[in-house]
Amino acid sequence: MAKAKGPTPQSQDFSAWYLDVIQMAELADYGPVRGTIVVRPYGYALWENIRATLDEMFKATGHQNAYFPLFIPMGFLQKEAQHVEGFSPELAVVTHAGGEELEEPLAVRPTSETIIGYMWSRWIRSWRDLPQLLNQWNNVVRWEMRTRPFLRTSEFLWQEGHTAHATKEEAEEETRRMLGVYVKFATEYAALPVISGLKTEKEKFAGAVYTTTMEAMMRDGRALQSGTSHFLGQNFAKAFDITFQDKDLEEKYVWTTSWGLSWRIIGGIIMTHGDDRGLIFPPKLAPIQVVIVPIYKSETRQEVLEAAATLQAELKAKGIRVHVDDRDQYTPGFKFNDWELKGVPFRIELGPRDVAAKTAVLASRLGGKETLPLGELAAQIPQKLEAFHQALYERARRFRDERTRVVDDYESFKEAVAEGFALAFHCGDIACEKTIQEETKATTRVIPFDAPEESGRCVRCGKPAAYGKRVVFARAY
RNA sequence: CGGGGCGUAGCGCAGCCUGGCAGCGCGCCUGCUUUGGGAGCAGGAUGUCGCAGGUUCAAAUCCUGCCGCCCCGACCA
Repeated sequence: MAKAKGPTPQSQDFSAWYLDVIQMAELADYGPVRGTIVVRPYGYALWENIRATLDEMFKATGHQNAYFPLFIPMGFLQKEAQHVEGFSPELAVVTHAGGEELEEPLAVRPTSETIIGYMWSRWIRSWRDLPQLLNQWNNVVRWEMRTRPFLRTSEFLWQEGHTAHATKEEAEEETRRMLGVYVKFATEYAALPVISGLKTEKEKFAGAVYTTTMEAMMRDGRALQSGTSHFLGQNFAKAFDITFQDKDLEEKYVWTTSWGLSWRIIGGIIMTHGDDRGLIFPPKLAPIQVVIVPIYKSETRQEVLEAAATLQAELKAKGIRVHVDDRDQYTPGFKFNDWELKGVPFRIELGPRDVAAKTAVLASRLGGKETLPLGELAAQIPQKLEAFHQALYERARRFRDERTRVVDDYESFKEAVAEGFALAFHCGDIACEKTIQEETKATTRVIPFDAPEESGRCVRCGKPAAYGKRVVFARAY
């Protein structure tokens, strides 16, 4: 047997493992410009499934898609004080076009609150124009110092939802509803266990009144912010003069929200589920759910391929995304490893012996092989995919729970964040939070919605705790 | 931006110290034999040695400058 040719083992170098699997599984490659990536067909197919799933959920909650321009006048970004402060360091700005220097430089959108706000100020006249429930799938540019495929790239794909409402209550409800959509997507589709809640003042979106988030734990114990939903209050309404005449004849500012989920979630899927053999994709999003590997000699090639084609048709009829790997130049053993690297949940091995016995071998990416009658596969695989999803989710949840510690002293806190999440009290002071970050590299990730009410003292400075509950600290991506 | 590393075939690298035919492994192409956990043999193709300048009879190798990428830190979805 030849020596292993897989990715760098996770235990040896998690970061190298991550970069290896992305390249080897052909999800993405580096672009010629620093911090850019090319998403290859297999990776893009995953993104398309993510996008299709979320898009349907957005439409089901009453949103419509639209498209706003890539270029934003610099002046727009400067209208909201916190917003400009938050984003100006990472803006890409176009200063020349058409062979001339532009009179007003154009920002390449880092997000679209401002340009949508500008348009809303023109579109919204009366309470009858509300709510505005918009979403757009697009690319944005944020010039980051340090980049990493999917997790932090100069340009990334995402969706940004933007809504405007007549009342504060309605906007806050929308903020929570859309975070709920993300949580549902994470758990029911991506098999990612997440903790949802509020961001602290230090961590919130630049320009938001508050930010809600869902946080997941990667297999190296670090946290990944996987989707955020912001209540923007009237900050952008005031900056862009978005007003309406209400039923009571008063002229009022609208209340807005925004919410986004990016291809960063792909990084989350990779780092939550993957193992030393490569990726493991959650079945509902996997570009290929079942791969059939035919096994044949030249004299049995035709009959095996025919049996594979028949099986493929039966699975397709059940709505299963199935692929037959009929590449002649690779041996079955090579293909087994290749599809495991690519994270396909189930593999069906079909050889002459199986064809003769009218059976096939079903192998799960989570381990285990079983021999099943050919005629039963199509009927059984849907439930097996469902069970696979559940097992994947449970495995991730167990991992997270094992690496989450309740801590009340700073030494235990440091140990906890070195390997996972720490549930601790904090005084709520931004300076104290920054000190913790400097000393431990950990930041507050989320003030969980569902944490029990508790009072205590700040894990670092001992002052009375804010928030009325423990908060999650972790090193973050 | 600070610290470190690296640019030689598609990928990974050797060659550089001590200047003298540009190499190795993998991959790729052709053929035959193989095929139930990363096949074997034989034959073959592939280079702006990151870029520019300099020294020299001669530069991947020595000198100068530049560029790019990766890794580690501070900001971020």
